[in-house]
Amino acid sequence: MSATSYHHGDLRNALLEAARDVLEEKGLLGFSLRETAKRAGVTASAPKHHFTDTRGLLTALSALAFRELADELAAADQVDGSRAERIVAQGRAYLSFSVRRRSLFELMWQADRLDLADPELLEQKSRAFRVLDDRVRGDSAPLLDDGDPRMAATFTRWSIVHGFAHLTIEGSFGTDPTAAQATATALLSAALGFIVDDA
Amino acid sequence: MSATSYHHGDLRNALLEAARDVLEEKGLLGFSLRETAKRAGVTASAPKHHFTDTRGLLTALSALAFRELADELAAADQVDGSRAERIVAQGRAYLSFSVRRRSLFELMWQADRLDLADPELLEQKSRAFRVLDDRVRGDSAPLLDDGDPRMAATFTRWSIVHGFAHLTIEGSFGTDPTAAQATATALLSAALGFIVDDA
DNA sequence: TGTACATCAGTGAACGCGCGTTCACTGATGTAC
DNA sequence: TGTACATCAGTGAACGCGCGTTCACTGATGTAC
Repeated sequence: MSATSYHHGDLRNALLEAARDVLEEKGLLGFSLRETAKRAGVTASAPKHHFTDTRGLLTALSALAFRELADELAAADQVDGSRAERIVAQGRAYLSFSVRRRSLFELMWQADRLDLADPELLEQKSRAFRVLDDRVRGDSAPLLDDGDPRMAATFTRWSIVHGFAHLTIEGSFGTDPTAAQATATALLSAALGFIVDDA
Repeated sequence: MSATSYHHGDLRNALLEAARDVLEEKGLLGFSLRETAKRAGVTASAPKHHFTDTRGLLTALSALAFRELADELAAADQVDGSRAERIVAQGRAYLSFSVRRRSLFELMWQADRLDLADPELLEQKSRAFRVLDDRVRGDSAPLLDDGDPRMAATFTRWSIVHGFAHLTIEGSFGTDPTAAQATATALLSAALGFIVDDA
């Protein structure tokens, strides 16, 4: 791979990185494939060889984001302590990710702009969920077994954490992101403390 | 107001209704001012006399939506029962609104597309919050007194309900809206049961 | 009650913009023999 | 080892589209006298 080569060599990854930049800078509303190609130093028609369309690119980016989220949740789970403490640590990590990667986090839940049937996206999303779900950790059980009542606790914790994350980045806890995150983190810890049955 | 009149007579409201339709049909991503004007039977430049731009129209629509949400929450709160039961009833109403008015609900949290400083929007949003906050119901206390620790419980309940709503419409509880809503409602009731201190 | 006139709320044609996409092409790479 | 050729991964010009917005205009309404 040479910088001056006609062939880029790693355009797929370069486009994903450029897309992250554009997303961070312009927000989801201002995102465009043309701008992304331009940032990657390539013409507007080049991306076609790697992603069928904008949806495909955003879907791949979203899968990558879910992978990062899963990694951060897994790292947080390594904390020493009780099950309750590990769950709280994961919640904080989730919240931190949502604030730090705001636009990316928003993208991850925009069904409109993603191909929800994409295998890689499904895989990474379910991996993140499986990390959250301490009950089945390490397990390769399929995600979302609707009939399984044991899923309830995980869904509930997920909803709580997700609700705090969403309201935080949306500004409902104040417009200063750092302060809002601090407020949300404190409340989240307390709420999870109520919920988690630390047997 | 005559149907054939040169002057519409109530174009502002007609545009808001048309915008709702467009939003419901095309989603937030496919929304446009031109299409809205067309549905209202008016040329593309007519809306300028009532809303400065698309953001202004969407902001007004969002304020209207918060008003509806507040009304539905208030109605749900009229249920006979304990404080805990009233809180659960509000949670169900919140969830129901989010599913029934999906695109509108999504719009309400899109900071990108709204003028968050708009007085009417702020007013209706804080009214909805005040209904949720049973502690200050009927009170005209200002919203979001950050230093007030008594706010914590309300924020927490709000986050839980909001998290369930968001994950429900996003499809995390399954792709069938009715089933997803049923699942979320059941889990939500249980979660609020844990949280609410029914003294 | 009638008239003059200002203001308000629309029309409709036109403009420029950035977008995704197409198409014929070309340079670089990989492979068969 | 060298050559021919297929395939891959780009270029760059062009296209049509829907968008928000502008501008000069006009019909309807409201008001002063």
